[in-house]
Amino acid sequence: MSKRPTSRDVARVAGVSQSTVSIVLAGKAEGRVKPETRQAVHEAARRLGYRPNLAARNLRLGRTRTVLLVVPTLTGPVFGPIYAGAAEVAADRGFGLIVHPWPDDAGPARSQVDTQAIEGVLASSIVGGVTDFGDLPVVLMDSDPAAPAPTINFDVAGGMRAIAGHLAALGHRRIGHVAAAVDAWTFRVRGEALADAFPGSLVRRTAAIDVAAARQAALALLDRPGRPSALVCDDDVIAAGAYKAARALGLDIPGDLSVTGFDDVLLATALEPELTTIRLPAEHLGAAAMTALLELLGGRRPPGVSLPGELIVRRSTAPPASP
Amino acid sequence: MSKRPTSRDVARVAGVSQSTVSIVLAGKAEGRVKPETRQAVHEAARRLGYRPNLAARNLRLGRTRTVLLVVPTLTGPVFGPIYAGAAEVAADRGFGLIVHPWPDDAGPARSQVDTQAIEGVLASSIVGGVTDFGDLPVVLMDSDPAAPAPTINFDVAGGMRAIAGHLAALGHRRIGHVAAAVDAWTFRVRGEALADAFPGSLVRRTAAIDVAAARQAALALLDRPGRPSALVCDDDVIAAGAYKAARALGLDIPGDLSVTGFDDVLLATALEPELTTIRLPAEHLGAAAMTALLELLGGRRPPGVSLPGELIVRRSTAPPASP
DNA sequence: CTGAAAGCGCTTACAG
DNA sequence: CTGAAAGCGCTTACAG
Repeated sequence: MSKRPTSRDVARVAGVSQSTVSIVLAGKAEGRVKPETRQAVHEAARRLGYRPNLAARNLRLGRTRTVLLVVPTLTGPVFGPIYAGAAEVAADRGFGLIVHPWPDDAGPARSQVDTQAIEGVLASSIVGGVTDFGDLPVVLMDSDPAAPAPTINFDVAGGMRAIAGHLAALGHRRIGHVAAAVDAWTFRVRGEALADAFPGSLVRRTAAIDVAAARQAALALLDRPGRPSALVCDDDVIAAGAYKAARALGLDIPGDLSVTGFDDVLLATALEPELTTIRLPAEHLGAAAMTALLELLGGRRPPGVSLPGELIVRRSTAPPASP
Repeated sequence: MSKRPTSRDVARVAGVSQSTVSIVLAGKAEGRVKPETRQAVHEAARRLGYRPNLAARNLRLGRTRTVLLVVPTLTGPVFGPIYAGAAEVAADRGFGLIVHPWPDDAGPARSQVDTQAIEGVLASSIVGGVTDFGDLPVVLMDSDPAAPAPTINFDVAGGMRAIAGHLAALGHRRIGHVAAAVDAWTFRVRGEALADAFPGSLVRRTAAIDVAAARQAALALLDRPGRPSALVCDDDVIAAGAYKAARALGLDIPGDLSVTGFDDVLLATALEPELTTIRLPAEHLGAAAMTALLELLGGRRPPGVSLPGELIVRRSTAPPASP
């Protein structure tokens, strides 16, 4: 429980001045401090278990090498991998990463985060349109590329086209779209890509991302004459609701109805039958976004990125019963 | 993009000394600074949009008023609410809360967190036995109360007894337990409570917390003569695996087999039929744990806490077919 | 009731 | 090649 050692303590033990310690430990000794002195400093630092005081360094430098990851909710299954990817890149470059769960129901006003302690922000704008982080550099994930900030995106349009292609190849013509009732770029794009793939023949219903709401919406689509032979859902949770609607109507999946999801979260394989869906490279997205943010911090202007997903065909899709 | 205002700027505008600004803004002016001076200081600070530099304060004070929440994985559905509860209490007391997702597969060695920037730790020891955070004050959640640190727990034994009582009341006598193959207090307690409730008549199988593994374990329990009439699962994900096993064997839930879960996560209502399970007060747990940690930081020794869960009866349980 | 001063631990010109 | 000094912005005794 003794006092933390400071650079002054290291200096005393190494028999040099405090400034020499600082220079050596910062790796700026090349050609300025002779090798044996460097040696002695490193040796002393190691022996004392010295670690520089961050508050002092930050005060002196006026920067913190810390970046903020804003996530809409801690429990979104995609955010674990996004964090992991971002954290690894950050660590490699000597940056800290602070996670800031942004309550879905609260504005930025409630934010506890002190912007002064942060140098940049990684945000997933699924939160809504809010992208106001003062004048901090920002990189947006899964957001409208038209935004002023660089965007690192999943290729959701491509994913949706893959689903549409899969369904079309199976012979489906009457498609129902259970869309997420969330005002976000990612869902707008899904809707547009699907509509483009089935021009004129698409029926749509929106629902909150919630099993019960999705069930209702799917029911509305299904419980009428000329019902769709396939339901394309904006995400896996919504697909779970579609399953419930099918069961309520006595429709077999995939015999009477094909269903697709989006995201490939745990649910996709917990459902019965397992769900055909799009797997998103979330960890890769996090890493790419952090790389872009560090570029931005370095004064460069990183290009936008779009990462392809992968169609995972499982047992929830099959040719329509009566074509 | 002009320079951040400092307390010196505020002093100049208010026409007082920098130390007076500091005293007033720290709320320590009572009886030391006359009201109109205080007024002027607050006024000036507001006008300039002054906010104290945290690095300077931390350096001066040698403390950070920041606490760490260690969670095993960001995607565990319980951690969102735990964070929310803890963050609110922390904010009320002027503390920051940093989330540190602790990769399941990495030791503390990989930890990026600089312990010096942190005053205390809130940990959910589901991670494993690891509770070494240097000599930082720690409060453990959902962990063995025999640990040296204060523990804030769900009453998992009580929850399991509620499930056992529910099943016994329905008439079940042959119970199968699909246990989590995780070495953690919370699961040991679940197993013991269940065994106590059905002495001698319990069959058990362990599985990773994973749908496919749980399916295998449930299959082993079910696919033999004298099979259990009810499967008690250590958590909702495992229950999803049990559903799959039942379906594979052509067993109807709850007609031929009752199934119960634990946690009441999204899955519980996504499954068909919806799952009887135990709802845990996760947000309350987070708040109680943070309160305890702040007590500990204040030099007091907070008592352990055990929070009751709630039995949520849904359609996955019914009387056994042939008693 | 208010101000001048010291000092937290660091980094970085600047002297020598 | 190395050291003495300034200063980042605060808080807190201490003087007056």
